Amino acid sequence: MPELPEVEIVKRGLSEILVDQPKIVRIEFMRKDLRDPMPMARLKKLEGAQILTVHRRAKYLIIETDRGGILSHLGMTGTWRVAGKGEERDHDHIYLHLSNGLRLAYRDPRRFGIFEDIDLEHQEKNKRLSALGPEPLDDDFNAGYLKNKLSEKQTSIKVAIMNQEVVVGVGNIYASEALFRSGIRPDKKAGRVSKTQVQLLVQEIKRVLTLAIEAGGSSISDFKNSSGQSGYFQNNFQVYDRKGEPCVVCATPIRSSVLGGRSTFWCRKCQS
DNA sequence: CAAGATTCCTGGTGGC
DNA sequence: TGCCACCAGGAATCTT
Repeated sequence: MPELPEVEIVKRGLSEILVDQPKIVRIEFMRKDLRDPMPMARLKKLEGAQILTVHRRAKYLIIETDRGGILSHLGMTGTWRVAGKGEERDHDHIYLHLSNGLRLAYRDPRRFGIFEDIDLEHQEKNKRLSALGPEPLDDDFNAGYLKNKLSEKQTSIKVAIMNQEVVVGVGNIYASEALFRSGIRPDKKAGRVSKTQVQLLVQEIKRVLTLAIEAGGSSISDFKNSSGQSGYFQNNFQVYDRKGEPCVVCATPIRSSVLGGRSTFWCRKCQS
């Protein structure tokens, strides 16, 4: 479900919920696996640990405790929410019972998510995190870096910016949106994107992600923040899921095709 | 080695 | 209306 803005919104929501730094009283598993088996024995050792903070790296959430961390990824359909007494739902896979009386539920119908322990002292060595590229909103994601990273790449620019080794957090929706805003055709070979276009692209990736965070994320399907509220950035999509509808700039019908196995949307007049 | 294809799983929806 | 093929925001693991 979520790309960087949505994960950031969840992170902020969880941070508020966990601001009083409760202990994890019990981790209740409703099943043994999501996409991968969950390391339940190691996770169980965090029962009794005190939660300190919640971080985000790429599309991962990292819950830090005084005894180690939890690495969580929402996949496509994962959500965290506070589940009151009796508020169990289908596909609730994990309950975190907290010392402040709250119960956090992880629900993920499609089960593409991840829930693991992580060694906080050596996060950079974690196999999920070690190969990740820069954060798009950090200063080390800039035109010089990206131009260099894209040079010689034969794949399309859209597939390239969705590659988490190039830059993290950009998924299918925001890739289409950022390319539209930069005037770059999504099927252009990554290595052929000009320096000027790369500068624009970096700027527009940062801009669209920032706008989406400010809007509370995009709610497609059933994305909700941890308080159960929808985001509203989906109302600001300029190309995503708008096949055949008029371009907001020139009224040419928006096209769609498949790149890297994912639906892609663009305006053939505004993007080149 | 890079790039493309396939796979995991369930639910919603568009088309007939 | 009912059914069913198809598609979905991710990423690891294959095959080419």
